Amino acid sequence: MSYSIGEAAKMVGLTAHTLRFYDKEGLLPFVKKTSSGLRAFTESDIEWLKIIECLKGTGLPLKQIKQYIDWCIEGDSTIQQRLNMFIEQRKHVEEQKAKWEKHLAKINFKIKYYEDAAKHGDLNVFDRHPELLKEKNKLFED
Amino acid sequence: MSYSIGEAAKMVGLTAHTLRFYDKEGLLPFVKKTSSGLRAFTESDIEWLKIIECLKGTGLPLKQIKQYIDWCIEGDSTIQQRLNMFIEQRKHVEEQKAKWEKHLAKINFKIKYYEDAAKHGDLNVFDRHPELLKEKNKLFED
DNA sequence: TTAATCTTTAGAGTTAACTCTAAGTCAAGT
DNA sequence: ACTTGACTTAGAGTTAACTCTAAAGATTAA
Repeated sequence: MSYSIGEAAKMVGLTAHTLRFYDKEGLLPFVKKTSSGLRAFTESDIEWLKIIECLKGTGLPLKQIKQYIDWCIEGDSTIQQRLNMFIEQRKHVEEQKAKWEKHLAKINFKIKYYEDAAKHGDLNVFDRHPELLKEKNKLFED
Repeated sequence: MSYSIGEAAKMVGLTAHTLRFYDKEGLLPFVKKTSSGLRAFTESDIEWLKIIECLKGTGLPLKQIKQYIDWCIEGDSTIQQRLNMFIEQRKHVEEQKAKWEKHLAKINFKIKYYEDAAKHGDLNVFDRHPELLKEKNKLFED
């Protein structure tokens, strides 16, 4: 059993246009075509798409995803490069997580600030709660 | 005391080009100029830049950041909109965090997989550790 | 069998966010 | 005063990742 490009697109949350674009960019060398020229996505192809989505979702550019796929095609001799790539990407994800945590703290502060402002209808929040000024400086100091 | 565009850029980790671009896009209406036309960034301006960086860093497009800045200029009547924006952005960050957590699990699986492959010099990982197949299917099932 | 709905290609167009260039002005050090 | 480096503007160019179009062929349901 296999899926048309539209079905595959729906399954991974992309458009058919995007899948064709990925194909053109060399990201889908594994996808075969029927005798009449239509792309036929297998279950295994869907898995490839999910890995692509995972890497893209963590910010890896399509060019580097293609590099990974080329390594996969090349075979056993590229195992170490692929391992290195995933280790680097894990590091990148950990760093991003830390950055998002800091941003979240700032956003939460702003919410607290504007909740008080909304309650009183004005922006004199630091007059009402002077201790928030210290908190703000701590959050935005770096 | 105030900072030149180059100093300000260094302080927030951007280039002077980027700050001028932001200015052109209307993101820095608060930055004043000296009598001879040079931008002079105050401490308060640096704080604005940090808020912009925070919002940009969590994926808010520059257009919406400008919208926020326009609301700030407009005054007390926009407090509720600003609060709503930060609440939405917090939701977005929480969602992203969850997504990254899932991606990280997949990346960690790949690392385990390629570590075994590297150790043995081939990709017959599931022959050596059949239980990993179940784990993989669980991670990539959705 | 015929209409509606896919899918195909090549290639053009779009969007966001920079990034750079040129030609000139300003500021700081010697 | 002079040189060096940073600053100014307007505007052009770049990059990544789509996004769409047109014209033609394939598939499906009635």
